Amino acid sequence: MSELYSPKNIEGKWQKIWEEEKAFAATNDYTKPKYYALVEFPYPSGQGLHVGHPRPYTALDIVARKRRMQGYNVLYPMGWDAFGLPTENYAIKNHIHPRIVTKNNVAHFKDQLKSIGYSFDWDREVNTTDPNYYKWTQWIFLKLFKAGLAYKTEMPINFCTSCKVGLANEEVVNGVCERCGSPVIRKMQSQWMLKITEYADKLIDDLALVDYIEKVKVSQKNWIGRSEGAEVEFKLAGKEETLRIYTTRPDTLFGATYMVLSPEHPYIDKFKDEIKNMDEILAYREMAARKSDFERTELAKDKTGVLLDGIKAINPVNGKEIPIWISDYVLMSYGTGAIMAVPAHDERDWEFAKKFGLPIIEVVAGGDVQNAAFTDVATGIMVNSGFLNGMEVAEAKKAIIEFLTKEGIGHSKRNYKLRDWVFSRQRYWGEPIPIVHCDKCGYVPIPESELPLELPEVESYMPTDNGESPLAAMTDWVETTCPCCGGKAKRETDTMPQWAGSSWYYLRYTDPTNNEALASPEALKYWLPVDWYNGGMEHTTLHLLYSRFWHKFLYDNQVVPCPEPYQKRTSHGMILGSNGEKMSKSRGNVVNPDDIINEFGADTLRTYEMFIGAFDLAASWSQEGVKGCRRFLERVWKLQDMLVDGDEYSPEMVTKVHQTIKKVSSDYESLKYNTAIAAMMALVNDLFKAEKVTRGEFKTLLQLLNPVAPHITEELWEICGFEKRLYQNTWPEYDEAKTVENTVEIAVQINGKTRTTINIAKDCDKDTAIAAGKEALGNKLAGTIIKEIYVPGRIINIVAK
RNA sequence: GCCGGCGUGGCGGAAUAGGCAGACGCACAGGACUUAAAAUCCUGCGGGUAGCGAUACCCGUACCGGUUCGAUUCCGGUCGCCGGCACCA
Repeated sequence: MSELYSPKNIEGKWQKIWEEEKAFAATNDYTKPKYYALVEFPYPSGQGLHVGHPRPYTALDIVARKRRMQGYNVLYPMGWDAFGLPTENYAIKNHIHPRIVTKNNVAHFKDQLKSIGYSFDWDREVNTTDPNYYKWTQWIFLKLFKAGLAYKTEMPINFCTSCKVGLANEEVVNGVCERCGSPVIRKMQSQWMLKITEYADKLIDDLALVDYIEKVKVSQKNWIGRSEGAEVEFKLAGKEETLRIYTTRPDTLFGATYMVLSPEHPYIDKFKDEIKNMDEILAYREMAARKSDFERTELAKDKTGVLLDGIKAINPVNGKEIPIWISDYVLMSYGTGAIMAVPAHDERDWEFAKKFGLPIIEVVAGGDVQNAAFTDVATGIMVNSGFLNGMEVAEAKKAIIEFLTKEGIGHSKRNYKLRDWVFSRQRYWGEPIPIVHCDKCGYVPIPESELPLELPEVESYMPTDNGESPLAAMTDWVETTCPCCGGKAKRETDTMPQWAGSSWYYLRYTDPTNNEALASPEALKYWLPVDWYNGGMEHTTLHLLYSRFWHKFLYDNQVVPCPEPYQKRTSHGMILGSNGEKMSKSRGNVVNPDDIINEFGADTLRTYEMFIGAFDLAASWSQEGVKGCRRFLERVWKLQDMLVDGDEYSPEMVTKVHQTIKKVSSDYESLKYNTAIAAMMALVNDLFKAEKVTRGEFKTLLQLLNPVAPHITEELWEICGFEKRLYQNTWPEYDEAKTVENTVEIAVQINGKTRTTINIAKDCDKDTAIAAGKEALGNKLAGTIIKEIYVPGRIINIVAK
């Protein structure tokens, strides 16, 4: 009899052996076929690992281990996205340097990850807070700056009242700070910006080159929000100036019955002397400015606005004078901050027109525009539209743009919802922005030879109340000389956002200690693109988009060899508490992975996290389910006592084994880890029923299970005296012909309802099959037979009346 | 409001080029082992009707309808849930 299954002894033993043997180190042999599997590196928070972390890590660990057994040179790395606010806040509270906090947290995380037995190549570990790493983050920033893609501008920013820091649009959720939930206000501040908008088209169009799950592609497209339309100049009555608007429906130009300006539109100040109700206008503008984003959303349906008294616009196609209004439903930040309103064919304009009694003129037939805006562009025909009458919408669009272009009063235009990326943070624990400000020369990049520009030691990490970074108080550091003219200059005191270091980390893994470049061209050429990248859906419009942008920029500058960083992107579902709610301390439903490992072992944790449900859907934790997986591993362990000689599969098991190899092999590739494990459980159940397992069968089972439960399988491999280590062996193969039984049980139906089943040869001919089916049905078969259907291996159906 | 995803036993979930619905696991029930319990092993486990009974028949994949010999799967409509975006002209 074997000893009891004791994961505590086994798991530590193998983790040590793998480390000593460098079992999972990627080699620099660039002649071998490569496979680059990547999971999002964690932020090493003080709380340690969450049970949510192992789900994606285990999934790609399975893929990585399988690929190694299939002969690939696999890169499966891990690192630390370690700059960030929680560490800084902890440092402030406890008066410990963020560097120390980070070091401790990383050590804890690393121990935890190692105790789960991941096949990470720890020799390639990276840390975004390491000066040897952020040297290259700063280097990329300088390249962006020199290319004109980084610029500083005074602009209203989203400012978190609690974190005292500017936030990117992506970090504001429902008007509150994504991280701490405090209200976000608008504040004017000089900010570093990155021109991600320059890459908007490439970021959309190149989605065609990659294999991302559909919802990721759709989210990115929606976030970038490209629309095709036209800009049109409207003359102002009695003036030289024209008012430029953007519309996606230039075809409806004849239906424009009024104009709307955003309350912040510059024309309001420009023509303030002619506006008779300026007091009213200013009052409205102030009210709109005071509204938070949240209030604007709440009041979205109720349109407000004020007529601009004293100025009128002229519709360029029919010469009609039309009024100009201001309203906060028009945003200064999109298009030109001004629109032509076509209430008949736009819901918002329709609501506004109804509220203020403005005329509604139908220009596309097909709806009832007095009762609702008619927005269908597929079926409508133009009416009341002069030379456009009788055309379909698409045709009219083309014709009107042609007309506007010819007349010099308009042209086609693309717009995007995407905004430039706010890249400044008024914080200490981030990469210093390597720029100095010289009164004479302006913003000057520091020479590359001075990189990394290291974070200085400061007394206090508190941001100042006026919104400046703690670095601003470091006079010695701030005061410097201009690299350009040698005169007095000041260093930039803003730091980079957390998204900076994570935008290129996958490049560094290919060559993590290189001091001459972010990675050698040879390493990049060999390893890129990442073959499979798994990460959270919450990063779709943040990290994933940012890193694609940086990669494309680096591609255009011949730093990286391919246009896209990640060939395949998948996403995992969240792990919820046993009550179906998100795990949180306050809900008291948090599960600590350390506890699971202590009680059941790492292999059980891994197996359970993969068995819990469909990988891409959220799943609730169940302690009973964990036990079930432990039971399964116990049964595998006990199989060693039923071992019999024979490298072959026994005749009664051969089909089952081949089927299992096939199923497990393909399920591991397609995120169906739960059914792969189910198939192995079924195989084990069959082996128990047979009360014996040949050495050949056991070997195959251990190989298949190894990626999920690497420790127990490696131990059993050794106990059985199989050759070498399990991890050094190859992936089992199956014979398609042997996955099918010679005789199959098929259903025999009458009128589509199963009445009995019969066993027949899988390739039995129709006449024989039907005859056998009828015989099996016996006297259940009554009436006149109309039709006989036979699908080999599947079904017999007799249609009778 | 728009976009995307999803509705299957007591529970987590299987099965869709249309072909025996409920794999696998959990929970539960009965049995074996044990002085006993735990663990383990075996058996049963969608609902209903009839029968002592092995069994037979009917209903059943959110709801209504359609296509088909046959629908969880395809089509049209309705309801509900989850996620994302949200006045982007």
